Amino acid sequence: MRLSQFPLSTLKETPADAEIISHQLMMRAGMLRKQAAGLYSWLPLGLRVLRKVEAIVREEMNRAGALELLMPAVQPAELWMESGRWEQYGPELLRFNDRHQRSFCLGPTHEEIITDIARREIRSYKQLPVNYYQIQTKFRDEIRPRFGIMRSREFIMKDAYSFHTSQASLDETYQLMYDTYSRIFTRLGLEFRPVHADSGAIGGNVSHEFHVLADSGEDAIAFSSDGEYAANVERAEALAPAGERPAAAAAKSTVETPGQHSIDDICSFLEITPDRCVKTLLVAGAETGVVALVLRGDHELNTVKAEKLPAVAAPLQFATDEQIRTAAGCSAGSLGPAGLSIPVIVDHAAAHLSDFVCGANEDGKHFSGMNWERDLPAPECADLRNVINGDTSPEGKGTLSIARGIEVGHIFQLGTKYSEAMSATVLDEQGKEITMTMGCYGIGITRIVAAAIEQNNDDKGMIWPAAIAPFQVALLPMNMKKSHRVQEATDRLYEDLQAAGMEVLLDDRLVRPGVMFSDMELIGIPHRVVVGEKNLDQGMLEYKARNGNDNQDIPLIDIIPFLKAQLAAG
RNA sequence: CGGGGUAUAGCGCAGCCUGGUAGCGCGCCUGCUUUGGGAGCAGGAUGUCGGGAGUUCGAAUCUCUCUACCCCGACCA
Repeated sequence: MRLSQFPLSTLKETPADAEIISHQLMMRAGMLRKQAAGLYSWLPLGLRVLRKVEAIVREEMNRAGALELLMPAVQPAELWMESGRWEQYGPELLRFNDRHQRSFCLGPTHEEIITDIARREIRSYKQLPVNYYQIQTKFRDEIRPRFGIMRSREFIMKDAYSFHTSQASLDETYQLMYDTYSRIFTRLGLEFRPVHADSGAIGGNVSHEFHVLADSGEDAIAFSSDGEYAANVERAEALAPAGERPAAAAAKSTVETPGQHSIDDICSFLEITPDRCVKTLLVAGAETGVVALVLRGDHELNTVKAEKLPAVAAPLQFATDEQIRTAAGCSAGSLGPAGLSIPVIVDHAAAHLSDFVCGANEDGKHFSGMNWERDLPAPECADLRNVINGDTSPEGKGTLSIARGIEVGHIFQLGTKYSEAMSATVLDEQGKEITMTMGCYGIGITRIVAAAIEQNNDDKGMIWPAAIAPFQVALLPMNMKKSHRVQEATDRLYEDLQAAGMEVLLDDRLVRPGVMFSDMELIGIPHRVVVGEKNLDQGMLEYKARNGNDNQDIPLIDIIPFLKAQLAAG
């Protein structure tokens, strides 16, 4: 591609509303333009990257024997009513009526449609297993779209759905998809980790997420030091502390704590550390009333775990100030587990404390020297908290550390959640009708582009992994206007490199060299060849890798094999 | 959903307090010079100052209202 024929429009200044590096760089490089909140146009430069990501995903899905199809983005409400999700799905599902007042939604995911297709197309066990996929635009009306295409409302997803006659068959495809995803993210040149995940609203049991590791990631992931265990913090199990609870040593006493509300307040006021306190959170109960959840002061409530408790309402709802006053007779800042007439559920770590500090359920007062089974009833325990750095790994060996990740893939075993609700059955070997078992497998195509930039950039701009760079080689002639020799050499090189199968971007814009250098660095072309008069005199070209530091002089006659070797090395 | 903020040229911003009819940098166009790290000089184009209503002789500026966008929060306990 000649840059004079390509609409590159770079910005020196960062648009004010771009917060994370990938969004800033994509805007500055002219890959994206915002149309409205969470809606973006992909300009030609950005689209080249997006298409490469798509192509790799498609290739690997095909290799795994999955079959591509294409489903409508607009979906009839009837199917969603059948699965029950018309009611369950919140305002993220964008609903609307057509001119005949029939209800539709914009598809945030396609379980309903694919299940409808499967139940009509698949009659016999002989047609199974099968794995359908599509690469298609999804819409989720996010409360707060942000970070550019990292969390946009409209985005492109590869979604696959498999159908089986047995759990064993599902296990096999699930494992195949797990391996395929690992191949895909490896080919994309991303540093990633598969982690155990919560299956959330989609449903099902077994589930893994694939995360690209980046500090800007919205998810927290727990890894064990022995390298075996990795899970989203949402679902990473926090083990109960080992051994017996230490014996009570201190006497219970009431301390005046006027104006001290938070754990931090209390700790600096009483000169103790947060792990010597418990905090008590009131949340809505499953049926009525409120439930108290008790955690150590330095721990955070894990809402996913809490929602799964039978006594607790899902989705989790914190008690209002009035509910707190009714249940405990004080404000939130003085809550404690003592003397409550509501269910009290205690995290393992909090239940293991002795001589701790807690709220006295009386404004401005706390208790110190508290002990379970002496000053309080024996605790009803559960795993309520997020794991933290240094926790023992759930497998019992090694400790956990926490990293940030960007979720780019998610695989689920759905079981029969949708096939049962929508009567998707086949006849088995005995001619008996059985409900198909399903799996589903998603990859955020657009998000991958952002994630790749988050992971690969420097102060000059993006540094594309070889597999998804918009162009492979940037060809920069110095002072081409003045020098016929530079122009001729460049033109010939441009033809030769293309004939050798390389994607070359020739900067024939007649701009000053500094502009070329900064633009090519900003858009992250992996390999750069500079054609200059002085070097030509020696029969040389100058080469520099985007991710390297040094210029290298390469003989003109060797440049094609040299570049081929560089490309092959990735 | 709650709180805060912003809206002025394609982009980044000033002007608003104290009302007098809009400016800076980048970008864009023309010409000349320059050409190995975002050039210089000269000339030029581009604005319903987010929409509506009001106050006023006069509104980007003051008041009300609507809309859009951004940020923060949704764990004081």
